[in-house]
Amino acid sequence: MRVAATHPLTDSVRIGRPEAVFDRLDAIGVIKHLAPHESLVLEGDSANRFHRVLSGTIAGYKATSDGRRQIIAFFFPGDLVGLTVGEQYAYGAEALDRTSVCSVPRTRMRELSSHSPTLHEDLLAALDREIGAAQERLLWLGRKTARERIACFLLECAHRCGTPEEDGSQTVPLPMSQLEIGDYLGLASETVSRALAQLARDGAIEVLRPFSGVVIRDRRRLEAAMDEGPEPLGTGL
Amino acid sequence: MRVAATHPLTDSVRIGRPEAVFDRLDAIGVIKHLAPHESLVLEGDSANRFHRVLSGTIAGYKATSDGRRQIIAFFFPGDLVGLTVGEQYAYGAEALDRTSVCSVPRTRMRELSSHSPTLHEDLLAALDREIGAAQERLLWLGRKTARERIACFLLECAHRCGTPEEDGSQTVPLPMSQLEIGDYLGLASETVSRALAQLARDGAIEVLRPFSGVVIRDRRRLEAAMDEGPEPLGTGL
DNA sequence: CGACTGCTTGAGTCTGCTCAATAAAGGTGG
DNA sequence: CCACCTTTATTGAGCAGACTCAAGCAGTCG
Repeated sequence: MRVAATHPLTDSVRIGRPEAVFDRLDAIGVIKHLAPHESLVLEGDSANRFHRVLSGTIAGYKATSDGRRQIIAFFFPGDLVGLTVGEQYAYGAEALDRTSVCSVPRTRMRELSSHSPTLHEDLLAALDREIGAAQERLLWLGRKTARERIACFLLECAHRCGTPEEDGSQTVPLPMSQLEIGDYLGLASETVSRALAQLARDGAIEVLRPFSGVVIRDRRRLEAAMDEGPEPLGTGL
Repeated sequence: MRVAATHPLTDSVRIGRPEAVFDRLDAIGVIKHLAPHESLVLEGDSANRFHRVLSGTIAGYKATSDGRRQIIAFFFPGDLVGLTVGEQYAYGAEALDRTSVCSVPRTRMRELSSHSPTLHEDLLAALDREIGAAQERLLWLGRKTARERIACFLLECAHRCGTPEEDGSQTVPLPMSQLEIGDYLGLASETVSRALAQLARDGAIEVLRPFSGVVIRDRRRLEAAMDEGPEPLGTGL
């Protein structure tokens, strides 16, 4: 089914993602609807299909044997979930809210891309961006403080899903819970709550109540918080 | 000075890496020799060439403005450094020891791969493995303790560069310093030292003196340490 | 042989985690 | 529409894993 130029799909164009070509895929896949926390694929399943998000949000995650969880990526409308060359999914994926995806057989994709150089190029570009995103986040998780991670995260979300800026403020909807943000950033949910509160106290953001996103009030200050390092440990004295 | 393996390039075959085909690239590139800590490319440089490691070791890294550093990947003989579709390198790369690489222009690669489906496939596979490795490491950095990270790291190195096993022991040469291991795992070098000492005390490994690698003495125990979670906090009482 | 770099080990501190209690929302069914 | 239950967020107190700082000790190289 060709989904018309409603909101979500045009995002990939609006943001300037290279893979607008993927819109074609919507025609050859089947639509699936997912309830909140319903799982789409499991880590280790044989990777027969991949999915393009039409609306809602998907989280890709890995877990340790004792239940600790690390969210690898959030997928928003237009994103491809489960791209892989390997035989198995490298991570599980589940919906965060009511979500619909377009499910495409891998064989079909292979076929298509071998006939279309542009599709092939865009596929490479999508993989490349997935690498870049993961590697960027290695820096966050390995070397940044909780406050810095939150600041980076908010600006990333603003870039991907934020509303246009108005008089210096930008609204950033966050469809995931603070626990999930924690699982994305390698933090406890309490730490996420505290860091958000601190950034709000500093005037960088405003947290929407009930929690559903933030408004960036002072982008300059938020950007400064991305990279400020550990506590200056007393400015004077 | 740390010495490279005798026939490094056959490693890619021995380990069963899919990209043995890349061996061809060696014919069309120029050889570069690098001294320890000499840099190969800088983050942000325009990505005109990529490099295949012939001997030695390369570290790919990102850094924050205030000097904290995160090593994104170690590249051993046979690995490709600086694969990207983008215009700029996503990370800097420098040699850890005396290293030689084969430097290939990206345009040349593009050309070749458009004529050779197998090369193209292998390129995709290489990108896929780079994604997989980065995502696996997100779990390490986000959710694992220092001890677990070290255990995971040692087993990864054993898999990629270890000598064959002999009567239950496997020697794993480590061409990087403990500071660099720390920068790879998001730890301070002191923490690396302590975690290695602890694993040695537990009988899982033996640390080679002067530091140049480890011998895995009890693989079972080391594997257990990959996933044991935070301290059991008193087994009894 | 001396200077340097890298590793080890100890002491003290701090960031972020755990545990816990409270509050606020959302969903459900009567 | 309201009581009830569940889930999620907030906030505090205490703890601990990992960091920082610092001293001491090899090895290595010039």
